[in-house]
Amino acid sequence: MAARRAEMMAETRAKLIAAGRRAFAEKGYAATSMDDLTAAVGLTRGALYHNFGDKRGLLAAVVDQVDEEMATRAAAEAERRGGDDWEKLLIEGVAYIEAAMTPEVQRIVLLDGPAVLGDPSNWPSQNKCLAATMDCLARLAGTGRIKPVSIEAAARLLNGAALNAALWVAASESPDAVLPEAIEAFTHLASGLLVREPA
Amino acid sequence: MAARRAEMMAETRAKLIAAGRRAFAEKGYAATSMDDLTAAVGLTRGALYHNFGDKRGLLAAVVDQVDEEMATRAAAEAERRGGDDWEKLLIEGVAYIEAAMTPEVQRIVLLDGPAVLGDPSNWPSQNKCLAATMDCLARLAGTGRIKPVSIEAAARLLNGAALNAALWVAASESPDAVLPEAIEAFTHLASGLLVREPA
DNA sequence: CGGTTTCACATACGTTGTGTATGTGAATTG
DNA sequence: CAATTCACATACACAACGTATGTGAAACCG
Repeated sequence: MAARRAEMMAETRAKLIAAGRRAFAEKGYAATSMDDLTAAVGLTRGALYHNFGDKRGLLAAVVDQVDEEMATRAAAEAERRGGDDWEKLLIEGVAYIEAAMTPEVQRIVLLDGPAVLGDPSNWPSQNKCLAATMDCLARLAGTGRIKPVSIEAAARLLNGAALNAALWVAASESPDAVLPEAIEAFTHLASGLLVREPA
Repeated sequence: MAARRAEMMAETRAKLIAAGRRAFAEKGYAATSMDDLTAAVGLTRGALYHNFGDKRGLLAAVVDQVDEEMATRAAAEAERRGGDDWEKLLIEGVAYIEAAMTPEVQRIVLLDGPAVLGDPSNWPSQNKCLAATMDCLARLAGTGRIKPVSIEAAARLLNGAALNAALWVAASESPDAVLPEAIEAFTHLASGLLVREPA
């Protein structure tokens, strides 16, 4: 248990990011005090500003981590169930909708993230979920299964629809009841990209 | 020019809302000081808190106004050009994308609005744009032109896709170049709702 | 090994902004 | 015309961010 300097620092960063996920998810970005946040993990604001520059820097790190987890989980789910590229696209899309049902993802990635860090397209982490969707679409375009359309545009629209749907579902009175409706609508919309499609 | 008390108050509210649109659009909600905001129109924070309760109240009023303008413009555009219900749906969708190209709409309605006021589904103003889209879809469902799908879900997905697309377009290097791509992708996606559709 | 330097983090301070409690003067009411 | 309302201004308390400075232990070096 040598505890080198770099290891200590990595641990500090991890603790702060973890605390950020909790606090931002529960109270929202604006209502979260950096004094309380750092104290909750036995540190002070000094550690925060040294490691992340400012409050936004911590949010960026948190968003990056959550985004990566979402992408990884969605990819794993698509991998687990087999299927061709088209089915993978749908599975991933549905996985995003389901992932975005958690308050943590909604508050941090969908609401505060864009407001504080700007549109995801400019995020340094460059939105791994979006990249995965573009990958899928590119393969489909290569085999000519989807109409000739801008890959990036289609990916943006699809993900935007999925995540926005999740916000609506979560805000509804009975999320469990409307979630399938959202998934069905999403599937129909996506099918609009196919060149041939019987229901 | 009697200047009744109620008229004065309405004027004050209008001035504050107008100032809010400017400041929120330019500097964002969080970076806007209510001291500066009110001073810019020759008032103090007293007027603000008396009329809107708090800072969020002003944002809600601003969002409501902008949202209503968007819906009105989109409806007018759909009216101006003729077409059946399906074409109206597309025209309105495209109108939303184009409206959301302005920094004012992006910053206020798409970024700060949801972050501060929560998901649009719970807004008291109840998102007039969404209502218009649902109207269109309901008529289309009535005549059996679209697949049997939850109207609300489809409307949410469509608007989510449209507005998200606008954020992406605006953030890109050459918005004019990618805007048509976004519109094309949107049209394709929407066509996924149709029961029969040749390209 | 001992002195020096680095650096991760803590402490202290100034500034800004929100919300609230209270004051005030003009418009309304009886 | 005296009393009251009320739209808004003034004054205050408190919270939070960012920065400037301090500190002690680890790393470096001869």
